[in-house]
Amino acid sequence: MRLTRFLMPTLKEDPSEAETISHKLLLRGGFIRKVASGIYNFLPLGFRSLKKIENIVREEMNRAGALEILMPLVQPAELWKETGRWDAYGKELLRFKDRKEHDFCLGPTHEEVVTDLVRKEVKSYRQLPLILYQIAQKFRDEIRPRFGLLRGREFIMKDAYSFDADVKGLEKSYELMYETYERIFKKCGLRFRAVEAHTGAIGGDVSHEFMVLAETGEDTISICEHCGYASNIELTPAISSESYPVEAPKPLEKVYTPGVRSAEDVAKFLGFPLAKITKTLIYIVEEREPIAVVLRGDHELNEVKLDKALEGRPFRMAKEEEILALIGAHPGFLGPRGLKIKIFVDRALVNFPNFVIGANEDEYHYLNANLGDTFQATLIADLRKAKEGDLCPNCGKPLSFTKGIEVGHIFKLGTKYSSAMKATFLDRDGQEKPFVMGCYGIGVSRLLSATVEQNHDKDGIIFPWALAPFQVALLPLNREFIDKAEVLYYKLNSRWEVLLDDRDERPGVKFKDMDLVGIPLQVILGKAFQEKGEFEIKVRRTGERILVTEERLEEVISKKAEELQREL
RNA sequence: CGGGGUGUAGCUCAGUUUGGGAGAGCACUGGCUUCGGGAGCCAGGGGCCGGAGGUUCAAAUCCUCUCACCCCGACCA
Repeated sequence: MRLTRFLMPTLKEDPSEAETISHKLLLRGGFIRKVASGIYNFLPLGFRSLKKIENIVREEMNRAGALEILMPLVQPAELWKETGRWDAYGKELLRFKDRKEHDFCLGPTHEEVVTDLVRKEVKSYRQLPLILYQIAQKFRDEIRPRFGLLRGREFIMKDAYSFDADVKGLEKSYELMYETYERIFKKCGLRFRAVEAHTGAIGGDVSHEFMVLAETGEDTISICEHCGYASNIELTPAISSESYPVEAPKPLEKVYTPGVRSAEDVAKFLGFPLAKITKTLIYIVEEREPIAVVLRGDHELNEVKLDKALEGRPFRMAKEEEILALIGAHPGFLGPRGLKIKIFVDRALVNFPNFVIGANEDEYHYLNANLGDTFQATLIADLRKAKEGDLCPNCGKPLSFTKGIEVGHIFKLGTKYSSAMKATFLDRDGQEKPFVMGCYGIGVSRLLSATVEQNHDKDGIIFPWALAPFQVALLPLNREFIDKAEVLYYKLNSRWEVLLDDRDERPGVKFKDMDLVGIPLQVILGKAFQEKGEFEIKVRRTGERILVTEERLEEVISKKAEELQREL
């Protein structure tokens, strides 16, 4: 491609709309432009990288025997009503009506549509296992789209769905996809980690997320360096390394604690460590039943764990007015003693001697509360977030925590959708059975951002070879060298994807632009060419510069290309 | 949804406090010089100052309403 015939509108300054590195660099490099909040154009450069990712995904999915299809973005409400998700899916599901007043939505995911397809077209166990996938647009009306492609509303996703005759088959399909995902992310040249994860709105019981390790990640993952255990913190069991001293229960004592609201305030006021204070949170379950959740002051509630404890019944935090009406005290002075509602207690309070609770009366707390004595728990469970210092649930060694960007997620769905939608086949034994399903997603456009988050320096993007929009940039630094560069361009372009910077620009401009957009190899016609007829090859990632004669040029390029591919 | 912020040229922004000429740098067009890390000079083109309404002799600037975008939060007891 000749740059004068290409559209690569680079920017010298960071656009004011961008905050994160990948967002800034993708805008500055002319890869993407915003159309509306969370909705983007892909310009030629961005489109090329996106297609690279898609092709890697496609190649590996096909290799695993999955079949590519294409499903619609617009989906009828009827299908979503069959599974109950028309009501259960939150506002992220963009619903609308057509001219006949029929309900539709933009597909945030395609379980319903694919299950409908398969129940109509697949009737026999002989046709199983079956894995269907597509690479297509999705729309999720996110509360807060942010960071450019990292959390967009419209985005490109690869979603795959497996259909098996039984759980054993699902295990195999799941394992196959797990391995396929590892191959895909490895091929993309990313540092990533597979972790155990929460299943969320998709459902099912087992799932793994594939996390690209990067500081800007929205997820926290816990990792055990010792045994290899890794999970999303939402799922990590909280196993404390502390043990409580044996201490006789002391008599309950009411104390005046004026104006202290947070657990921190209480601790400071009483001169106790934060860990000695407890906090009592009030939640409303299914919009009617209030419950209390009691945690240590230095612990945080993990709502995914609460969700599990509530067996999936929807809940939300109580509003201040509701708390006042129910208990007669303001938040900050709440405690489990004397409450007439269900009390969920985090297991860290077991054997925890003589702690502080709110008195359910403004400006008062109790000292020396003890679980089972001062109050009774309806349920004792692991409800808190794991934190620094906690131990691996697998081997007992300390966990470490790191940030990640979720680029892939695989689920064992079981028969959740096939049962709801009566998607069945005839098994070998003549019995009609629901398909046993799995689903497997990759955020293709997010992967582009994640790549940039992980591969950049002060000058711009450093693309892994496999994802670079072009592999070689050809830079004639002087007008007189352009003819020579044209000849070279024809030659190199037959082996690599070459971008010829044939603009009448000064050298500095060309260097800056090519560094910014992250093309892995630059072939420069400059001083050395003028003086000795030699070409300079610059490796974007390492900054290494090599002078070569024309005879050796292609040989050295392919050697460097190989090195770059191997590294990753 | 709550809180904060921003909308002025393609981009980054000044001007708004205290009402009166729509500006700068970069980008773009033409010319000359320059040519290994975002050049210099000269001459140009480009604006519904986010939108609507109001106050005023006069509004980018003051008032009201609205729209869009960005950031933080939605675990606070």
